[in-house]
Amino acid sequence: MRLVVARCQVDYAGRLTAHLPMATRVLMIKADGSVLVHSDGGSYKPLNWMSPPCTFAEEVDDEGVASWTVTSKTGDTLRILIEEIQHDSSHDLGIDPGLQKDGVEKHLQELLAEHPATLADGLRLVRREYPTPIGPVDLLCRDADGNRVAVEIKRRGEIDGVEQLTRYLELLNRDPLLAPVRGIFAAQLIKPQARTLAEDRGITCAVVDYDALRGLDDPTDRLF
Amino acid sequence: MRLVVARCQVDYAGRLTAHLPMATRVLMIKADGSVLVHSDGGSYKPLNWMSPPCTFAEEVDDEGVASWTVTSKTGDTLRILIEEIQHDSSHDLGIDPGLQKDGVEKHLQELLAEHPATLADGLRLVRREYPTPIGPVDLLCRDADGNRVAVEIKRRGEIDGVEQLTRYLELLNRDPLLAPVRGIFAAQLIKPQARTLAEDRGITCAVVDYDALRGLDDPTDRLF
DNA sequence: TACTCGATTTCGGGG
DNA sequence: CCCCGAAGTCGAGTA
Repeated sequence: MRLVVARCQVDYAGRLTAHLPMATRVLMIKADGSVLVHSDGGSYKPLNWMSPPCTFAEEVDDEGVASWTVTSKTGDTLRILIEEIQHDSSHDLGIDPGLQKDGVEKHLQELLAEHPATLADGLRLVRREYPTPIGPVDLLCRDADGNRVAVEIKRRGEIDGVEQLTRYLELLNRDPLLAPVRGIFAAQLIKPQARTLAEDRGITCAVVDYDALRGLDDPTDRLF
Repeated sequence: MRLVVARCQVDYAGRLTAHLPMATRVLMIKADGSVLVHSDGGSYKPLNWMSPPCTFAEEVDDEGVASWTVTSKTGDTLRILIEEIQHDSSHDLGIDPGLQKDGVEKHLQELLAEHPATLADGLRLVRREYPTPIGPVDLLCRDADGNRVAVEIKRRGEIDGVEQLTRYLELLNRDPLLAPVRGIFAAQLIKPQARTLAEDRGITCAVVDYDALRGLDDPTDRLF
């Protein structure tokens, strides 16, 4: 990892073209040759960058002006003109053990598969990831009356998820062995537009409390 | 902008929880207090981070071990335990003039508005961003027979775009002054699933060549 | 301020 | 290796 602070100008040509006028920025060159151009603001996304795999080349002209050319296999190029270097250092970081996450959609699906009754009284799981020709339904259940219920789970319930569940329901209801199948749209947060569309289509909305679900979960599981 | 290279351990708690075991990493602290944790690989996304607005606090315990706590207003916290610092420097970058882009969806829409006939013979533009209650249609046109055509434009044509166009068409066709309205789904690349869904719904797919369109464009526009 | 939508989205998993 | 869906998505434009 090489860290450079310098006045520079950046030009990118690839899926689009982009230009950064001359200014002072932080340049990060990773071990794999990838480059990140950061300013002192914004979020985690760099102003410009080149993703690996790519090759990094440095050249200096007659007047001592350095320029870097970073090229990917797909023909994308990132060209950086260096006007003045304020800092330049290299560091050996080794390989990173990587990030461990908890609380993503998969966990939500696991918890709801264990506790389907929190979505509707008497709901029982038939199958997780129930396959259809257009992709798997998150949960297929039966309600207290024995009728099938398809559950679509999202962390954030938006219009796309309702459309997705609608497609599943249309397909499932074509199967006389399954029909009638109704739908439950379950999410930690459901946007108003999504709720309106869902209810307009006879789909029930269920707001899910992740922490409460975790509390329901067998406590011996997390004594690790 | 402060740049630190250190052995550290990172814990995040917010919308999810995440943990990074002790290892050597680059820590970037921006002027607004936001923090990025980078390893020597991956792409531009940090392993972990805190977005602004947030507050950065540094403390050192009795044994000289430093720990940082970064807190956002929404209650998210990023905690970094520093074991050993290899590098620590600060730099004044000033404000960045910002990025100039060309070749995004907006430009594609502008070009197609100028050359609608590349989508279908005899197609003429009625209006760009034609308003409907659920949002504007990218292009409303008339075909050679005088019938209306709604055009949805994407850089990458995926299933969402087809759903979006379907909703527009349903609405537009309710208006007896406009109906019948057919649809064209235009994109630089159309995914197979999206094409299947579109054709199933009687929507025409059109693959668009951005560079060729630019070539059609008035050359006097780009003489600089 | 809140919501919607595009993005060089990136990233990870499954076929 | 491609396809697809999730993301602590971020950020810009608009109502």
